[in-house]
Amino acid sequence: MRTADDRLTRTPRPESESMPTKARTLRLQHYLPYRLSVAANAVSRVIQLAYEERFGLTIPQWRLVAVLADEGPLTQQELCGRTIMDKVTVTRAAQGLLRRRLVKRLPNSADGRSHRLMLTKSGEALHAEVAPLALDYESKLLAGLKPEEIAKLEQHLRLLERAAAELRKT
Amino acid sequence: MRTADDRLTRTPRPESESMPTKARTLRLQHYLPYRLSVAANAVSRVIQLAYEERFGLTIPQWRLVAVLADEGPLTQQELCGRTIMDKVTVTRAAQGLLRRRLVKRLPNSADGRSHRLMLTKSGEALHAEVAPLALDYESKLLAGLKPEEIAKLEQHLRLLERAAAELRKT
DNA sequence: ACTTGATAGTTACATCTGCAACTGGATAAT
DNA sequence: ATTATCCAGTTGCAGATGTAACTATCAAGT
Repeated sequence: MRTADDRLTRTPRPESESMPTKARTLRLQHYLPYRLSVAANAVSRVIQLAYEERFGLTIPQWRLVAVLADEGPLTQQELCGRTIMDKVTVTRAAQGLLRRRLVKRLPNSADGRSHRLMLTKSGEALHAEVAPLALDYESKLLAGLKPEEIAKLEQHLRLLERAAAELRKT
Repeated sequence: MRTADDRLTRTPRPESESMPTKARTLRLQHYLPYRLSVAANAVSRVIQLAYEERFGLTIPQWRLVAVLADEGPLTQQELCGRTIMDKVTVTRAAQGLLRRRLVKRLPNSADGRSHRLMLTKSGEALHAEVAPLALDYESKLLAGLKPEEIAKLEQHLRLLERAAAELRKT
């Protein structure tokens, strides 16, 4: 902690939030990866609690349900691509959904290694229940933003994602 | 759900990205909590790999170092507040840093239950090495954004964080 | 046909994270 | 002073997640 005594001797911090990024000193509160992580964590937690207690769904499970409802039967491989989740995560989420008979497997005649996952009736029913709640959460989270700000935010998040993917190759 | 065969009969989706949130059908690709989580994950992963392999630091450890460098000695309790991490996470991160002698404990005469953590010389040296790298990562991530867009983004992330905290109470 | 290398999905293991219980010291009220 | 309650930090336990190894199938080249 900046103790009571050294507050006056500590070097001043001339930079403001709007200064160019380079040459800034590092302060966690304004460090983008930190802010991003904190915001994402807070949002995920809320949603996780809601899905978990009301529907017994984990977030990976919910993602599979959402994508399958939107796009129809897909292989796990395809689900990996759609949800940016590891194949292991997809396997486990799928197993949970299979146990609860929310999805079923369609044998894939084209490739004996894989199968396509498809929502069952009760899976569709669950989705019909969860989706409005999910949209409601989203609109509450975004309540303070104008539509064009929301669009910008989504765009910027995608940009960060791509930039991170680029950096990773380095 | 759409099967392979009914792709053509499926009802069209008139909504665009910029439509108001309400009345949208749910599509994961445009669902904000999803986009936020994916972006944050991608960014965290890159940074985690960098810190881990070059400095042997976990992200919680790095956060403590950053805050202590910025603010001086703090109790773990105070560090929890600054980093929005669980006290357990702080304890474990602090233990790692203590083992490596990157921080030391100052007994807290005011309260025998707690102590203040302070960077050692080598902790400061490490910080001096990591901080420029961290800022460099940040500016690469934000390369496509104008300063005012960056400021907006930070502001919107904070808004989401607050909204999530509000929702959680509900 | 057979070998080689790639790929879909699963399993095993090691790690991380968070909650909840616990310990020891602080604080307040009698 | 004594008791009760609260709080900082630690530890233990359970659930989630990622990496790597493994199995079964596919595809290509010989």
